[in-house]
Amino acid sequence: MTSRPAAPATAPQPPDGPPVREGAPNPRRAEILGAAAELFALRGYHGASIGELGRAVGLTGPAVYRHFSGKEAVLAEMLLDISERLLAEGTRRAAAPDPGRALDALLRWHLAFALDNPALITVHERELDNVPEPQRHRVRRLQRAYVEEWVGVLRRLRPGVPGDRLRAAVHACFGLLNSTPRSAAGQDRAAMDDLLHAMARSALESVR
Amino acid sequence: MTSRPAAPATAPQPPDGPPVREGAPNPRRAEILGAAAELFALRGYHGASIGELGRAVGLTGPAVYRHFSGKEAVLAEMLLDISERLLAEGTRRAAAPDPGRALDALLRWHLAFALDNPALITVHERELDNVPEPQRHRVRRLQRAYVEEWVGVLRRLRPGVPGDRLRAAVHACFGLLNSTPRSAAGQDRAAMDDLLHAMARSALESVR
DNA sequence: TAGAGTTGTTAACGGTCATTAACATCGGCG
DNA sequence: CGCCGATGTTAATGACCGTTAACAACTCTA
Repeated sequence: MTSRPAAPATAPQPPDGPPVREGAPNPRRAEILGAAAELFALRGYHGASIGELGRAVGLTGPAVYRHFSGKEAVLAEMLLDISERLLAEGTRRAAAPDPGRALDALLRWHLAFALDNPALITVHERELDNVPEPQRHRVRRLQRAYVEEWVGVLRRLRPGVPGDRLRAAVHACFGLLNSTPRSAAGQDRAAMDDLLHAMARSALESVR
Repeated sequence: MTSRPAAPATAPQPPDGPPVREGAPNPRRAEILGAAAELFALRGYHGASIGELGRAVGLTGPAVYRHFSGKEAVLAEMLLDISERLLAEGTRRAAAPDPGRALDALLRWHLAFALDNPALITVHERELDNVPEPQRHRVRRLQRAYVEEWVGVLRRLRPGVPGDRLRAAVHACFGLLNSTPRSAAGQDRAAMDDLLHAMARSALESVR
């Protein structure tokens, strides 16, 4: 196969500069990000090459540079996107007036995200250190803010428990929920959702 | 610094062949394995070079080849060692007559291991795919056997729950316990031990 | 004390990777 | 119709990495 027909010129995306978040999202970018998530989750950031990344979407390696300024930029945009999605919906759900319901809503949201996007959750959990510095701080801030939403709900539910302890409990809970990618084999989604939701709820209830 | 005095010739270890597991363990090997655990946990197997590995123990890169046949061999020995330790002690603890006590003993063991060796647990969890094939099967077998010890105890405790569900619960529990490396900051060991033990116990009790 | 074995060193090799350069194709638009 | 920008391609570049080669120093031992 030689060259493929070009797409109908939708929202030309300069590889440099801040990625335009609005307008018609270039489908190629999304395709590459999706493939990158799988590859990074499977082999780690350093274990996946740009060549494989391109091949996964039917391109050669250098073609990726038409859409991203480099390998780091792919990871950065991916983590930024995940963190923003988690925080945005997390903030919405944590705002429920009843803290018990808020916690359940958070649990359901995080679990659905993890079950539907195991690769993304894995990369989000492991590859922060490989994000280049201007954006790493932003991702860290978003991640911390997301954790803080959980801590806030938990604090309303268990006043008297120190914040450090609640934070540690939330991290442990994430570990439980995010174990999905390594254990989802065999079980169907609904059963897994039930099981993990119950386990996580129960684990958090034990925090005193 | 030029060259350093050689060690007093303890158990010369041929880089090839099956690593001799008995006799006086070469301290250099252990040193390298320890540094490798930290580096692999921090940056991933592909993200850590043999040069860094050597430098971490005060050597140059090629010197590592005096003790291991290659980078893969370092990882292989590391994972084999971890899996064997987990399984050996896990089997012992799972044999307690009362399943409730057995579960507690397993929890305490795994948690102590994770809290004392966060790097090892991380590598054990993530890097199996990079172990070369003759040994990967052995590690997988050991890991599976370890999980099966947990499942066996849980089965005695909750007859009627299907095996797949129990296995998924065990994996989720490991995810919770192994979250330690990412969340141990700030809390002291004893507090962390208490918290995670209670959470894991509670999570497993919710499995019906 | 000479030789052998162990454990270092530096230099060199081959491969892979991220990235860039140079060139081709195609669609939209003047 | 002819050009321009977007999106591909292949070829080339430079860095790094895993590994091996060649050589040196030290210890133990015959």
